[in-house]
Amino acid sequence: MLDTAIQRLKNAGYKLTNARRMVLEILCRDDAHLTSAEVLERASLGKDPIGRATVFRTLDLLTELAIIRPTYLRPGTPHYIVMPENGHHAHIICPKCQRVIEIDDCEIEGLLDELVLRHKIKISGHLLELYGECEYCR
Amino acid sequence: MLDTAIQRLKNAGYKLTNARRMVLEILCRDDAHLTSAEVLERASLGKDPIGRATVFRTLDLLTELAIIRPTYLRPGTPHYIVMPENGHHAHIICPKCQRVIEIDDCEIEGLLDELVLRHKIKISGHLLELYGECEYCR
DNA sequence: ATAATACTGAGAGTAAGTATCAATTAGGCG
DNA sequence: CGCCTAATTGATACTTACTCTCAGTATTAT
Repeated sequence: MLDTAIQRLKNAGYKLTNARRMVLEILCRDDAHLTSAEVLERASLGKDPIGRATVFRTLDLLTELAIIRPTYLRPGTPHYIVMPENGHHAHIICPKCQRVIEIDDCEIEGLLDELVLRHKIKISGHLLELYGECEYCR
Repeated sequence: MLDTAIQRLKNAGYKLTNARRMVLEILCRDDAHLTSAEVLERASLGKDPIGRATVFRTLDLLTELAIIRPTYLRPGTPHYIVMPENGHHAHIICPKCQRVIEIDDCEIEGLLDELVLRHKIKISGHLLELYGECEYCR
């Protein structure tokens, strides 16, 4: 996952700097949904901590490259997820408590009925965000 | 759309106040993706403007009730979309320029191949967010 | 190894979101 | 209809999130 992300960054023509590697490592580490503040906190721990502005810049760059994706879990600040190489990520968010349930074996087709049974959850809605460079950007 | 949203608010046991109606009207008006700042701005125009804190509170409440859904179209602050009664909303976000293309006739199954043709876009990924009250919240 | 240039860090500045609490209002009920 | 009560609001101050700038530094190509 990390290696792939680094490769995608390089392929897009960006330099692999210490700061960028560190942010990617942090985000890939536990496959968690971290906020910018949490990334910042972890990036300040070791030796060679990285600056505040750089963390935000890096998160924006990685988002633009679709390597990570911000998602809304609670008011305030976005949480970032690392998108795998195939670009698929699916999870259920409880709108009440913001719990996130990861769905590892996402098959878009015929998904919903099965989810109801597997996760004991009545699906009340979904947001399918599709990513792709639009006709004006290419 | 507006009437449905108001009904859902009431059904959940909340009062229909002037402020809540105004926020809903603003969000439903052009079916746009507005930020909190944009809602705030429009809510300050007419007579009987509503306060800053109330706008944020109302957006949070409507989110919790899954009547609206925040999504990150660009860095900074989320944009809010009104979720229709059936809870389905689909759009394509260009990660580069943040353009949003609405998909009105969303059919989850067999969707992706068709989209490539229709929107002249190579889909590089998607995020399927499913909403539903989880087993711990019910 | 060097050069060109992309990138970073520090710190100050701006904007976004939250907390508090007294004043107000929606809606049930007689 | 108009009172009553609890839910909701607005003003203000405050906290936290994010951005800007620019001199200095690190990365990559050669």
